[in-house]
Amino acid sequence: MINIAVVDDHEMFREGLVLVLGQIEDVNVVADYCCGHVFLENMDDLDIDIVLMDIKMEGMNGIETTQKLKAKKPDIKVIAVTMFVEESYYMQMIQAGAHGFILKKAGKYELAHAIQEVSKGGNYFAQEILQKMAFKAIAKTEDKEEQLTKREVEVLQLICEGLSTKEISEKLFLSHKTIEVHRSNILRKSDQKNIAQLVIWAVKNHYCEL
Amino acid sequence: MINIAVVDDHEMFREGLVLVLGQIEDVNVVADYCCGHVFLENMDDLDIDIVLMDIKMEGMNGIETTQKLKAKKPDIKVIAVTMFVEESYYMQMIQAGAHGFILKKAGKYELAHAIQEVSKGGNYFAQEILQKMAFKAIAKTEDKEEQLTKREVEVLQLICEGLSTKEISEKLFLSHKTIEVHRSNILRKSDQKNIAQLVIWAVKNHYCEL
DNA sequence: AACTAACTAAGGGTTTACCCTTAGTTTAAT
DNA sequence: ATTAAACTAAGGGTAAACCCTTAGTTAGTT
Repeated sequence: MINIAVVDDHEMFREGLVLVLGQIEDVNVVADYCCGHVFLENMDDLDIDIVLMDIKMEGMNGIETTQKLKAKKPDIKVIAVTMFVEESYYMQMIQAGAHGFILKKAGKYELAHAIQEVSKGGNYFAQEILQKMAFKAIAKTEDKEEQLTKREVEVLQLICEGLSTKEISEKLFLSHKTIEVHRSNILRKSDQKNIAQLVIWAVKNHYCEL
Repeated sequence: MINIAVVDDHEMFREGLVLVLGQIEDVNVVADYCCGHVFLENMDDLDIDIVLMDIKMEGMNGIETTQKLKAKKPDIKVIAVTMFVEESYYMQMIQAGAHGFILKKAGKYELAHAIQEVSKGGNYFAQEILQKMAFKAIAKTEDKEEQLTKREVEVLQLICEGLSTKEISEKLFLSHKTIEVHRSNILRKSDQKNIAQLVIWAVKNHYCEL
């Protein structure tokens, strides 16, 4: 019997998922939680093998929750459950220690398969995720992907808020010439050619929220 | 007995929702569909009272599906089921003829209540939706909300793709001075002060996709 | 202690964005 | 047919963005 806990802030989905899991052989739903905090505070005394963890949650998200869970109980395995294949999110989730990745559009049988694989000590990644990972791996060997520095990220976020170079320089108590340098470096590193493209790129790469 | 059909392209959610609905009194799930096309083609011979319709779906979305359903069978009621309160989407859904609006984060009891209300000939709108509606109503009476023209939308989308004024003028065979006028009018109407803010605004208002 | 990356800043240049006014043409609706 | 809205375009101006080079300072690494 595989003991499973579910962490997802969408009650309707969570209730449904618990019922779906109930139909899968050798699977026992131990508990379900509406957020990371409640889960971490109440999971101690339970015998959990696998956690089905939503990534996007209000308050503590799935990445942070997984990191904290792994620090406390490294033997509990995590399968990330997500709506879309969100760029960069899934890499953070894997680094946090997730053993699997399944999309909400997957069916009961794929879910059962993922649970079985992870339970046996293996991994399960949805086809869509594997494709993205392969694509990123190729991109990395090709462009070696220059990373933004702390300051550059700070400036980028202010750009996305609609601040001009002058306004940013005043806010950060720096010369407008310095901000220009950062802007220019951000554009080069992101491989975008103007602010419009940069803003789209920043949203896609989670440097700013909508 | 209230006969219900479910249309949602996320199999895991749909399967779960069907099981949740099975636990609600006086509710009978007639069928569930993975997309708008399959639903519209196969619903004719079924006795359906209410459709629980996802808004964001690949291929035909919930708005289009609802419009086509209403044209064929105006008596079938639609409750929109959605992940987030997406600006502008819900207005289109209501115009398409939805009688209710419920979020996926709602629980079983709220769902049951929504179904009961709509079944009785009423409406059900999630609190979050009502708030947004109230807010929009206030905004409308205050600023009378200038709408973008066809040309302006076209230019806005090209701006979001990262094209400069010159590039847009060449693409549309217009003077760069004309594009400048459009740009300026778009900024004024959207009440944004530069391209960075405008791009974010355009994404939020569904003038461009990420 | 030497090295590297990051951060800072400047000069000087070109291009683009942004704002104002005025004004002719086209198109759709009353 | 008249009117209003949309589309087009220009002149003329300021501000901001963008691109290049050079260079000093700071902070973390080996």
